[in-house]
Amino acid sequence: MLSRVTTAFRNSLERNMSAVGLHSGQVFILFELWKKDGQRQVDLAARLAVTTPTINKMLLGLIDAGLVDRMKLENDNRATRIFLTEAGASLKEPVETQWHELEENTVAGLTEAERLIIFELLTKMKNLYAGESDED
Amino acid sequence: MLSRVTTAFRNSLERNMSAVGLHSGQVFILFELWKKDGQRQVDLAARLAVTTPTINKMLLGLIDAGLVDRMKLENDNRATRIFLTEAGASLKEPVETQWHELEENTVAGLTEAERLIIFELLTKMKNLYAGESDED
DNA sequence: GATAACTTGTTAGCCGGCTAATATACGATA
DNA sequence: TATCGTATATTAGCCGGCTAACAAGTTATC
Repeated sequence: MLSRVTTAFRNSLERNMSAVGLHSGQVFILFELWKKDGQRQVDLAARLAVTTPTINKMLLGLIDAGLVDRMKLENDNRATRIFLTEAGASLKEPVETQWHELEENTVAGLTEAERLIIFELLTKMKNLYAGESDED
Repeated sequence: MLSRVTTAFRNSLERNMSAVGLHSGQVFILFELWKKDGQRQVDLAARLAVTTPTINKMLLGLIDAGLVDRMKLENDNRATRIFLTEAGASLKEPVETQWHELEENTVAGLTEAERLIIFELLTKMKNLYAGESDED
């Protein structure tokens, strides 16, 4: 059930974001970079709660699309910083527009109270499953 | 948020099911076959709400693991029926045991009322997103 | 009966998730 | 200084989702 909602949501997001030429996962990285440009990969991964190979793969897509650049950290040759290109920065507004559109659909379908409840319950469930083998 | 819960759940399921040598998605197909053996691929896909290429890929895994067999329908040469092998049938009990274990964790963490509420809200959300481009 | 439309399954290829293994680089410590 | 441990990124490869394109069988319709 849970996974069906997620799949439905991702499909919806995918359709919605294809209007600006993005894939569903890429927008979340861009959101992070719009908030704070030049973050390290490992920090982006932590923010999105994914593993480093996953963030790496997603970034390859963004680099390929010319929305983002990689640069070595000056004082640490292990890490790389991720920077928005002009193309990446200029996507901010259209993407946010699309995002609000999606959001409005959700807002229209659920009351404020329902959103609060579901958020709380989902948090509870997340900890339930995540807590089984790993402390969050 | 939603996707994090799903990911957490799938990871949990994956760990849990590796005890009987299965992957997270395979159990759902097996559940269907234990209920009713010999279903067509397209019906299994509909039951699990996935596309035909997806069910096809998942079945290849099950065939490879020797848990399931394919057979042509006698009266329709397009369709194939999926049958449990002995190995597949004999997995029923251990898998159900594992499943109940997982279920108990969820039961322990959420009250009956909470489960009802979240189910209802998730259904609502699913229809929200699914309904955007396609009637269910 | 021939052709068109629909159904079912398969192949190819992409995205987003993971683990395991590897290469480097940095840091701490003997 | 040499070494050992830790942090970061990458590669390879798997699972579960999708779309697009295709092959092949069935059904309907002319």
